[in-house]
Amino acid sequence: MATRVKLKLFNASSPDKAPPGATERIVDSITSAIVERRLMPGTKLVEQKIADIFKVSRTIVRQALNQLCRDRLVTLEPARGAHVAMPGIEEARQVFEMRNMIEGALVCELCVRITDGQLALLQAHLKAETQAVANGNVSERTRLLSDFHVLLAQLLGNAVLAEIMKDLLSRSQLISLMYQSAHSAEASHREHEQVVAAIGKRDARAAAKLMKNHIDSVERNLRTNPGATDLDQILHIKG
Amino acid sequence: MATRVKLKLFNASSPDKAPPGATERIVDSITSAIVERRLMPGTKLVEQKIADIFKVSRTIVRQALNQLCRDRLVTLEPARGAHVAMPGIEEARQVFEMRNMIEGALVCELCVRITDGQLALLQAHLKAETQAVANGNVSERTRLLSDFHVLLAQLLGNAVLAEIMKDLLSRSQLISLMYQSAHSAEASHREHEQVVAAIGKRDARAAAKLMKNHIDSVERNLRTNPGATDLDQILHIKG
DNA sequence: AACGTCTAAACTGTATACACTTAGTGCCAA
DNA sequence: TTGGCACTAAGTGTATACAGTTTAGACGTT
Repeated sequence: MATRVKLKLFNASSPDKAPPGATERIVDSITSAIVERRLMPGTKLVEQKIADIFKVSRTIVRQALNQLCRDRLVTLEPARGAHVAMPGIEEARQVFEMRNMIEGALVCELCVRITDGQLALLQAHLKAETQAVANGNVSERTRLLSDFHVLLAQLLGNAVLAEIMKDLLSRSQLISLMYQSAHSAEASHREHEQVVAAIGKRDARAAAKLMKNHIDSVERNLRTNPGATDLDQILHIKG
Repeated sequence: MATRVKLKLFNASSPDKAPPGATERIVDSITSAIVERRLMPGTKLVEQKIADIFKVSRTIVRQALNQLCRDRLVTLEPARGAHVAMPGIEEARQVFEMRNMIEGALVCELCVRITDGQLALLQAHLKAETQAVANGNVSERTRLLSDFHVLLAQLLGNAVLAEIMKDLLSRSQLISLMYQSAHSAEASHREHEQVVAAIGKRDARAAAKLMKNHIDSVERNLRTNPGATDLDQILHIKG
């Protein structure tokens, strides 16, 4: 009888996390690429190419693309493949309306429940934002401005909320880059500071209003002129 | 040269919907089964069995199970397979907190924007609820009481919101049946009527308060101890 | 009889094969 | 030249094969 050797299919890089992580690794990579504008809206995502890059089979890639489709970062047309999503204006409006509803309620709750330690976390984040804005570090700046909202959600200790926010935020970033946000990072940062100040004073009414103004101003600065620049980019990509 | 015959792999049952629908059909079937308590929490879902039932390959079933996992109706443990989810008490709390935040804001918005026609839709729904409660039609009643909240979301015309609500509602139903809700259908129905009445008067403050009370009372009436009856049922199904 | 070990069956995870669809290219006809 | 048709290359959709893991039961030991 042959001696049996344990071959260990799953790689051993990490003791308890790596095994099923191949799919998630791809999801994260593509998500980052989209959010960081390395993959432009409309770009076709060919399964075999991704499979080659990550050294896995198409099976895994398809799982990843399905997840991204559910996140609305990728559209999946039957027999025509996967493309980086191109959210329409109506969808953009709905995402921001949703954010208004959720984040309004969120800051109200926070005003009631936030601890001093958590406030310090927010202050620290604002400080990092200040740094990034001053340094002109664009990608870091963008990430921090987005993470601010996720951080607020996390402070409530509600994983369900945090996940929904993460979702809405990545969609917001995709929207912002499709419709060339004209909203300056400085303005966003200042508005964040105002929101935190209101939360610090436990002034729910003010915090909610400031947050609503913030989200509205981001949205208002989106599609003031959807015309030329976007079209250029789209044609440039397709050609 | 051989004449080429179109073999038509995709079944022809429906002109424009069936092709990619195999996966979704399975997702819907299992979702219904869970929500309608035919599949109890903890039940193992074996891929090959489901594949046989639906006459498809495991590939399709796995796609479906992945989607259900993202909906949190199913848990997917590496190498141990899929099981109907058993949301813990903490998760239940978070889902209801989330619903409070969203539905509170939702009814406020509705008070501002609802049209008379839409109000009529709500009235019609309430009438259907009354019927089902009177008739003691349990599964219909449960469905309608849940659909009420989805309907509210749909009235805002925001697909993003509607989808999130659908998600939270199916999770709520799973939670309700895990923790044997003691909240009577009659009470839920009455509370729905009160909410609609407040919305009809465009009284945002009252509507929000009533909705919060409604959701809180549903949550309060959950049994923190899942207990005997469920176990009986699970054993009965498995054996 | 209780416990641990060994073995076989059942099941999951990934890769690959194959059928079908779409898209692009060249060729022919008008 | 242009419009359309055949053909081919590329890509997606599903099924199946195979490798590895978990699980349950048989068997022998204490």
